[in-house]
Amino acid sequence: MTSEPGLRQRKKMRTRQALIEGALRLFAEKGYDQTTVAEIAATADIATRTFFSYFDSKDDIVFFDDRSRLERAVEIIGERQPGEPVADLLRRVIDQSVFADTDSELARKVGPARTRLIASVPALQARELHLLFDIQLQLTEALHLACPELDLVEAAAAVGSLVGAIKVVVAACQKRGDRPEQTYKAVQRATDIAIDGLNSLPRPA
Amino acid sequence: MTSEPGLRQRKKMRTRQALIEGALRLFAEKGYDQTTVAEIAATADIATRTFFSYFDSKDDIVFFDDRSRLERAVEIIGERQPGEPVADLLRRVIDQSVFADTDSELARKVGPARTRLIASVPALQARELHLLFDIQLQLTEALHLACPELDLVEAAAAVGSLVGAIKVVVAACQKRGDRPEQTYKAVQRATDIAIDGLNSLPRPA
DNA sequence: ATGTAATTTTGCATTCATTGACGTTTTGCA
DNA sequence: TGCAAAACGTCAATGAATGCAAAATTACAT
Repeated sequence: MTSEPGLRQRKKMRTRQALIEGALRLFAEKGYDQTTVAEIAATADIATRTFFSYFDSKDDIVFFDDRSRLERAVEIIGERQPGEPVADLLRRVIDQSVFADTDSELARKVGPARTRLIASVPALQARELHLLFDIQLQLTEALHLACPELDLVEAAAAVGSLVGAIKVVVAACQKRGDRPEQTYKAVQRATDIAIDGLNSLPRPA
Repeated sequence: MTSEPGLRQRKKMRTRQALIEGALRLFAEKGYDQTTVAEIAATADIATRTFFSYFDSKDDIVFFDDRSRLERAVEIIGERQPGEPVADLLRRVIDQSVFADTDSELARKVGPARTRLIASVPALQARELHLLFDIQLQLTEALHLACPELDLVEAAAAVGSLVGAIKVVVAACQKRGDRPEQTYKAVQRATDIAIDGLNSLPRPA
């Protein structure tokens, strides 16, 4: 069942790739809202209707590699060493799946541009948050499985608090105009705060 | 400047109210996707076009009281007693703004139905997450102002970790089919975990 | 009460994402 | 080679959202 891709699959793959590249190029050139699905389809020489058999919606194309990132994260959680503290495990998940360079060269190529794009288009922000939310639920399940000492609520709280802290911190940094360097440090700090708890924050003078 | 509302304002208020009630009734009766903006507008006797001068989009109408909830939260943060621990302050914010019954009887009336509705319509989930995200950024600013001992990153991490933990826990509970009672307890637990940190979780056997 | 300015409401046309139905072409495989 | 499934494309329709200019309503000063 898992032999070679076959001509059909390969062709599909190539078309998909072409759509992603074409779309991201157009978004960069003319902006997301100014780019129509018809134009994107044209870059891969397929009919507008056919676009929707490759992606469920126009915004989905921006998050083409989400699935693979999630899979890697779940994999890492699954490989947990018995006895490894949850905090350590999740730290690894964060930098090996969320912040690591992805598998595809494609993802690396579009990385920064995509980040800017998402930040500037409300519809994409909403889509991203929705996907991220779903991902968190799946991570919760994976964590619950990998850590029998955690009940479902504890696993959910762990994932939510860590991811939530990071996401809001990153947004705050972007809003303030931080450089990637600074933002990265802020993520480290956010991680520590989630792990050590709000009580670890500085006390009032 | 802040005298009586005036006929114009009152009328607008009433129309808005009618739109909200009509929309939620229709959503409950026929489902969100099966209800058109034209139908909603009809329940308040206004033209379809006019709907969009009351709400920016069809989904916005479901979150009509978001703004007031946020304002209350910011207010609570602003009234922080100097020296009050951040954790205590945020605990109050959670149960006095997020989980307290809202001002409007309307909000109370539609409460549970709305929750079910949002959970069942992806577009609404995405919108809610987006709004919540924006709210978190504003809470971050408010917290940063009210707590001079926290830098912006710390404030963001505090808000993100607490809200993130709660949101994911609530979703996990709903997915599992918990009763409101159980879910409420889970929220308490989530809050504690965010405050005490992931290290406070049970250690492996 | 009346006229004028400001605000709202509306009808109309348009763009565009998304979907369903259905016929046509390709590709995989016996 | 020839059939069945998978993909693709055409056509048509729905419905959200927006811009625009005319019509209606309200506020306010005289």
